[in-house]
Amino acid sequence: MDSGVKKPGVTSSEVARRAGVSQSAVSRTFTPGASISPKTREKVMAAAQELGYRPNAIARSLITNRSRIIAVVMAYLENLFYPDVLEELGRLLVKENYRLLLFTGHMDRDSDPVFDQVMQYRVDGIILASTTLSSHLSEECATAGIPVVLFNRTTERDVVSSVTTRNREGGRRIAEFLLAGGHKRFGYISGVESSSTNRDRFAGYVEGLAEAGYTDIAVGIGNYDRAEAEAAARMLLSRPDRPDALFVANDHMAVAVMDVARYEFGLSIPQDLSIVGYDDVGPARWTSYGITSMSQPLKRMVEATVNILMGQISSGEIEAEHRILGGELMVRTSARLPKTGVVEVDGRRIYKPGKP
Amino acid sequence: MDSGVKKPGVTSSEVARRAGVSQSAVSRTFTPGASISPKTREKVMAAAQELGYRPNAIARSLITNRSRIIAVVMAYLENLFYPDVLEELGRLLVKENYRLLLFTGHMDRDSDPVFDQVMQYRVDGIILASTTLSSHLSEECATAGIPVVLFNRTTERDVVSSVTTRNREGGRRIAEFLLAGGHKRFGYISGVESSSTNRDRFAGYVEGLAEAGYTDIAVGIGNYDRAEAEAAARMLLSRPDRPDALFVANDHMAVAVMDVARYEFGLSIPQDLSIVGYDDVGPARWTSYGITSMSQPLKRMVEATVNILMGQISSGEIEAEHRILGGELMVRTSARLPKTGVVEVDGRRIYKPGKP
DNA sequence: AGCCATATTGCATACGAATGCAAAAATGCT
DNA sequence: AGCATTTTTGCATTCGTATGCAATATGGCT
Repeated sequence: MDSGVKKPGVTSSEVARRAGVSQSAVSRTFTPGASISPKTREKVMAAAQELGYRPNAIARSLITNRSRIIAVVMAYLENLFYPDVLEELGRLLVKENYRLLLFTGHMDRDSDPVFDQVMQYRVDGIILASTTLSSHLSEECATAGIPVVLFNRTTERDVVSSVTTRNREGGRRIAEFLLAGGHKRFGYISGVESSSTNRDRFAGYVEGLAEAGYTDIAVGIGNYDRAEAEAAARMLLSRPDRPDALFVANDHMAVAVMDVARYEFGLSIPQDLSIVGYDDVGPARWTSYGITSMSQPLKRMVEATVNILMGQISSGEIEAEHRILGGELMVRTSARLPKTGVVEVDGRRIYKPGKP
Repeated sequence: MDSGVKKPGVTSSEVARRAGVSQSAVSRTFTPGASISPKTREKVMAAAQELGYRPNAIARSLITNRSRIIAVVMAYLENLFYPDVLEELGRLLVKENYRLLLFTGHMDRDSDPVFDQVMQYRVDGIILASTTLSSHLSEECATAGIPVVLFNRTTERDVVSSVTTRNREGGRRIAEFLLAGGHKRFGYISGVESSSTNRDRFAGYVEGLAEAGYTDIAVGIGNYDRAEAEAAARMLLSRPDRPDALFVANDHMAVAVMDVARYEFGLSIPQDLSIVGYDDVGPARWTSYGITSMSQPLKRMVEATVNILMGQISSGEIEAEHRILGGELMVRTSARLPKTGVVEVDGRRIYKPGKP
């Protein structure tokens, strides 16, 4: 039982005095693996308990040169994929005894404010989970010797670590799926055009369709934004040669597109129009939408991210590392089914071409 | 233009040496309002630029006894309301030159780990945005002299500040709305039963219905969780005297309930069943759902929260303060309309009884 | 008991920036 | 110019903890 008042200003010296030992002894008591006898440790613990002492992480950071803080930069949380990531990150980082300093908001131009903060707090690592961030920031940090991991994103010059999924393969898989479903007129609603994720998904899609002889793809720009995706959908669906298959660059937009198709254009899904998304995020699974979507293995992605970071922090070696994971095409009700290739695994329907 | 490499270990003394001044001068240059001549400031700035110096926030915190960090505790981010809050919090805190340390995950029992972290990092304030947190934590912090604000939640003993909305009135308003819509059999799907938010919303609902003579309310327990809400919905909708009006304690659950009603029970909404939610969160506005929902003024709530915190931090006075804001019943398509009372304001439909 | 190896302990210092105080410089005024 | 006043500067100390080093205590072994 801890008694007494918990004044915030209890210091190790006070505890030391109370326990009749030196300040060093107190420090060692709270430093795992330090040389301290069980007897003194106990005395110290007792005194600490009585006074409500907790080591001051700030002071500790100052001398160890380790803040045990990881900065997480996430431009927007509207897309549920990112809150999910955040939650999982929190879980794993806590397990590693790290804290999570969150930066949100669109830091469009040069992301200097964030960079400043990051530098000022001497964070031990940075996770950039945002498709829209300037690649400037990441390189600056890398230069400054701070481990950085790009989450769900890469840069051309691979000087900084990243965790991604096989977006290109994903786009291609979607193309195959839609082709197998007998679709004829293909459309695409993009994310932010310059983002690596968007480029790769689109490239795979184009590739896959091209191999089947389809080279004319109707493209709308969604910028990962609901409203823009809706506008793009309106544009695409108003065309005389309206697509009968639409790949939307992520589920966040796909949901919005689906509402437009159904309620503004009166289309039946998937009879009149098939929609495929990406991420396999919460709302995609909701019955009203049931979006067929390429999944991204969120937990494994987060795990890899934390893993890379911890490795770089403990080794001091900042060598760019790239983890590329795979996903599955989760088959639901938003797209016509191909005759073969849809299999059931653990109660989930997945598209695995070649396995009838 | 900043040149050169940005080594993380640039200290004020190094800058001082380079600029040919004392370390104090450097410190003063970066301390707003400190006594420093324009000339030296310039010299210092130049040197700082060259070396890529940024003041070490950790060291600064140690001596100023201010970390400029606010801890935000949020149990779960699955409900989009909270990511939205988080984003807005990030925005405002940055504006006040504060950082946001995020704690997520269910810290069910005694929330000691969080408390420990919070204390160790000497955060300047804490925002508890989570209906399910033990009230223990908040009081411990208050005792320790750290400003705490409960967000969207209160405790019985009002020793700690809070920002909430008039949940009771909200519940009552919903009752009135449903009554005016001619409903006869009322149901409720609760949040976490012990949460103040849930209790108040339910109390208002019960009150409103009771005044019209309806005292028999079918109640299911949702615990703010999708799966549990679905189960509760199944239970309620299977009853022989199936409700024709359902108030679900928040939109996050209401969306799930709606899918169950429509796709598992084949009910038409709102013809067979009216559903009203709470929060007016993103998905509630999506066309597929169009949930009629009591809004919570998120921005103003966050503003009030930050405001209280800043006040307490700068004054040093930790006096519990309670801000209670109001919301509106946003009328959409998930519930039958009453004959009168629905008005249009700024393109939004709102229920304002008495204004036909 | 006596000796050596090992485990604990305390001392003193360092981390990087802020600040009270007194010295030095700049300014104003006659 | 000479003096008083104000501004600027540097010195030295402080914040709370970690840690190398030397001193001391403990334990094992013969």
